[in-house]
Amino acid sequence: MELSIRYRMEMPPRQRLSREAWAEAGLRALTAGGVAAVAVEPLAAALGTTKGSFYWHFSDREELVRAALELWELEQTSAVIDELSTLEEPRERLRVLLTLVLTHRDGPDPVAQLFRDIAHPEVAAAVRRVTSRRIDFVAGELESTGMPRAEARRRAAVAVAAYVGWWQLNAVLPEDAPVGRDARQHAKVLWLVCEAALT
Amino acid sequence: MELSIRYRMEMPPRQRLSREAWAEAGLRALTAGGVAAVAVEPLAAALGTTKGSFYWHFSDREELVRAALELWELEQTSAVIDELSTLEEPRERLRVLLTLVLTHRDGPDPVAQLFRDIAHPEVAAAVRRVTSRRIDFVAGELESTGMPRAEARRRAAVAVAAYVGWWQLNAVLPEDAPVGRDARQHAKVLWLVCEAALT
DNA sequence: TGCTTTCCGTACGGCGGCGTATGGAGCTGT
DNA sequence: ACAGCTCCATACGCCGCCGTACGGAAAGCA
Repeated sequence: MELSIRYRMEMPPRQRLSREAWAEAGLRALTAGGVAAVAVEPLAAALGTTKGSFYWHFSDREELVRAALELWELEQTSAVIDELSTLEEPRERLRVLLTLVLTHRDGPDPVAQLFRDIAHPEVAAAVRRVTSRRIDFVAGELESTGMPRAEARRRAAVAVAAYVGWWQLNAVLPEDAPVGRDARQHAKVLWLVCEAALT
Repeated sequence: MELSIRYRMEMPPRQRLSREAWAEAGLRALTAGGVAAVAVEPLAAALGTTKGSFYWHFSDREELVRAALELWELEQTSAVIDELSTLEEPRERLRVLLTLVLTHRDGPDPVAQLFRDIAHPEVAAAVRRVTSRRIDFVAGELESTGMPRAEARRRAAVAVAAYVGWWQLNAVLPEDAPVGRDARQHAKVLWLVCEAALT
């Protein structure tokens, strides 16, 4: 057994990590670099610890991926709920929502980021749950404005698709697909999908 | 030097591979599994050869990725041109195009597949070129129908975003985001983005 | 102060992929 | 038939990551 480097270097004893700390680090890596970035050894180095810590809290790498996805789903749903809790009117709150999601954001939507690893079964299941709930919500709002059920669901799907694709475009052509303040006019276009009558 | 397994097994002498064969195999892997799937040794195994062949035609793995992307851009542009060569009227051919891209396809659009590796600089550049040309085309068609330049570009961006996102959704929720014959009604919704007047 | 439980550090073996070195096969021309 | 050129097979060394084994530090408790 070699001497501890930390001891020889007189480094302060770092604090011990919880399972949650690992899960949060995994989520950060997941949304930043995809499933491939959820790697034990690089994460350990980033956290200033070693694999020994990780394998105490988790059985294997897949368990960390699952924990990160669960964390993401929790934050994701609560974030959406918070965003909508201030709105009340059925029709106008949908319109505001469409504007909000494009203009009042700093980073890319994690869902759009996760589509890159859609081949991973756990990721696919999580994305499926969150995305279908979004479509359900938009379709429900449209129905409550008097739109027929089937048409409402189709429009909701297109609107969510446009939203997802918007972040993809933003990553590669931010001039054509801006987010934030510059996206106000684009949000109006997106609103057409929900509001305009079919000819 | 060991004896050649092929000789011992009396296998027929396989034919020699060209650089183009490698590039096509790379493109297939790229659109199927992303940049990570463009791996020399697995591809060599799939082609029934070894790395020796690869490194004769290419200097390294990155060169294969570039070759696959170039091949894709060539096929992609010619495919689009072929799709449009049968149409002539400025406004109606845009409408037909929007329907076409959702209904007359069997596999997912490679562009949507490539968005997963948008962090890769070569991929980003290729996707940027193809995507901006698509937006240019749609925006040009809209302008030729009398729509103001800025509004045309915004709508084109939203339409292309919806198209890109559609394939993402299709991968995870094919019920809500169908392609082929079942997408006719959805194509009409997409058409709203181009045609409807802003309120 | 010792003892136990909790947590982490380190070394190790393994695997898969990259790129290199080198020795050929197999065709081509003379 | 022989030389030369094109193309491929095999063996290596390397690196990054996974998961395990095991020992030891820290923290709580007696």
